[in-house]
Amino acid sequence: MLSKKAKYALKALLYLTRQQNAGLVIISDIAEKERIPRKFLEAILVDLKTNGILHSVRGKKGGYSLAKDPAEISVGNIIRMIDGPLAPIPCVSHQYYRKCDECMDEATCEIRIVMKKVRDATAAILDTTFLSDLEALKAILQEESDQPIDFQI
Amino acid sequence: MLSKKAKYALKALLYLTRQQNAGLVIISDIAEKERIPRKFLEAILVDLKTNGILHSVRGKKGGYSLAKDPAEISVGNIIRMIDGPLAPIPCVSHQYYRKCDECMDEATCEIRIVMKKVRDATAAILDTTFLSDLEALKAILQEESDQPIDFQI
DNA sequence: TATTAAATCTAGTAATTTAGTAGACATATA
DNA sequence: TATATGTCTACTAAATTACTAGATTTAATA
Repeated sequence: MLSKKAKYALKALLYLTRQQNAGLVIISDIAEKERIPRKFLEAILVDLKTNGILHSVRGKKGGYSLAKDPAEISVGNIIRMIDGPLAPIPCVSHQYYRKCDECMDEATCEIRIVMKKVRDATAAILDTTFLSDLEALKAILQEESDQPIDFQI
Repeated sequence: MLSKKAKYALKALLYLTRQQNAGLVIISDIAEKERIPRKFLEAILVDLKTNGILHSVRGKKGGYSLAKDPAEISVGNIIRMIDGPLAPIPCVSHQYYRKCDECMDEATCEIRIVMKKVRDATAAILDTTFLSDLEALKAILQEESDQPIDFQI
């Protein structure tokens, strides 16, 4: 399961992506619009800043903005940053590889093979989906949901 | 991440699959061979029994055996049984669907779309991989690892 | 029938992770 | 100087994970 923290991070980043031309955005604004607990969000944004995803300005008229092009920030990137490995077991993770505790022989572990498939399929999706893709997707979804079904037929 | 509990369940089931013609197998045997804490394994096996995966006999000469054909027990089945949904967020789960807490409109949620892809890819793998497949796979992996590389050329 | 070897049941516990909260502090603008 | 912002430190409560201990039930066998 994706943690709430990671989900909030994605929501906040997508909000900032949509507000890209609006200059700096304040925490309270993001918190309110995306329904994220204010203080919790603060910590998340600091984390994203530390990881070079966000840029911030302190003081009056301060706020947050993206530090990179949304086409360069992948969903996989953010999830790994907040939640750690995408892989369901440590021995199939690329970026966080670790031997499984009870594992006797990695070379003959069947579970490892299935889980590697899962991690590869997951990474293939999340590492090729960028904030910009999701922004475009949102626009399409909104158009679709504006069109009442009756009119589409 | 897959819990240790689910991993132990899979290991135990795969062990029982390999011992299928050996009659009943006792907990201590599984625990020892698969390096699973004995008492923890007990609870897991009871769980699997309750879910109709295992058959057991009490008393002297008792033990456990599979209650079904290994070709009918999928990995997805077991993981759902122990860990719950495969889906990374509740709103894309088929068997455990729930609305996300902060979600304002499911129809326009971009995160939902990516996560649905992940859940579908994961389910496609885990729901079509059965204990029998993994047993066959193990045999192949063992042969390969028995063959020193030098002799294969 | 007593002994033994097995599963099962009840009831915990310690450590870790998750999802936050409170409040003081630093900084920039007006 | 007042005010509106981000930042830092230090908590906390609840849930989850990964177990453990010990009594009990059941069936075979000596």
